[in-house]
Amino acid sequence: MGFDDICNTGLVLGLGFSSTADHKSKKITTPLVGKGPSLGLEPSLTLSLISGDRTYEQQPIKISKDHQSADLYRQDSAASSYSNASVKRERDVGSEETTTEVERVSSRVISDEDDDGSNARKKLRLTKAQSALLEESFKIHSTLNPALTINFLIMQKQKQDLARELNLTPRQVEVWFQNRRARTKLKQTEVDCEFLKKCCETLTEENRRLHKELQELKAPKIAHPLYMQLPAATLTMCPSCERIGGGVGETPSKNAFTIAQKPHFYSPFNNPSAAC
DNA sequence: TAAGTCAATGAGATGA
DNA sequence: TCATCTCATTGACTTA
Repeated sequence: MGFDDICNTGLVLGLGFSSTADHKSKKITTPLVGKGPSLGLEPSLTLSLISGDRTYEQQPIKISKDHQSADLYRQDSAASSYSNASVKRERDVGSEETTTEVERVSSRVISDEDDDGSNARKKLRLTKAQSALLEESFKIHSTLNPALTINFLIMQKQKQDLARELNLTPRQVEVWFQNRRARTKLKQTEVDCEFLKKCCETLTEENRRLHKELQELKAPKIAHPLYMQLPAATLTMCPSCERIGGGVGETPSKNAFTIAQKPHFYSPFNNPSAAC
């Protein structure tokens, strides 16, 4: 299955635009050395392809360093070509098989800009329009690699379409999704952390309160002087009604608890939940 | 200028 | 084997 087959599935993404890309109808004028297997298509660089086969309006890509007109392309060719290395390791179906127009343009610009010898990595900054479109797509699908084959084709098309629409490489779209997922996860982790902190504080406070309560129960001289005369083992308290049993002449019931043994609801009869 | 942001990279894991 | 993932990290760029 070639790129044409993938793109002509008849499936339309709900991204606010639909692609009718028909690569068969594209005029190929400039061969690209070293890219793309033989699929009957000759990988090439041509500017007419970008604007000529779309149902949505799009500014034509200008391969010049001063084109700043279209918002989506404000970063223009230079920005899209920042990922010089990423283009090298591009593994996307479309790009591998036919090389997208974007990559062709990027490759062209890369060679143009590499003429000065600077091979330093530059920072790509996505425009607001690009980010908005990516966010919109992310809301629909946060991943580009679903398990199902049919979705796989859809996502491939989504990536290709997004890349073309944004004048980015498919690899850049892929990286954006990866980083976006990472940020989402980080944000969720921070939220979870805050929640756990609050839980910890609540439990600490509860523990402090229970300790205080226990100390009061353990010091019955003032509150319950009568109970001090009884052996500790016979002092029991119901966890539900907090009544103390096991007094003189009273055998501990099966619902009674020995406060001298455990601070919290210990039942010598293994029945702590029984009601009084 | 330090700190923060974020695109990009590389290693290793995973599933088809 | 390949495409994509997560994760950790880098480094260009922005901001306070």
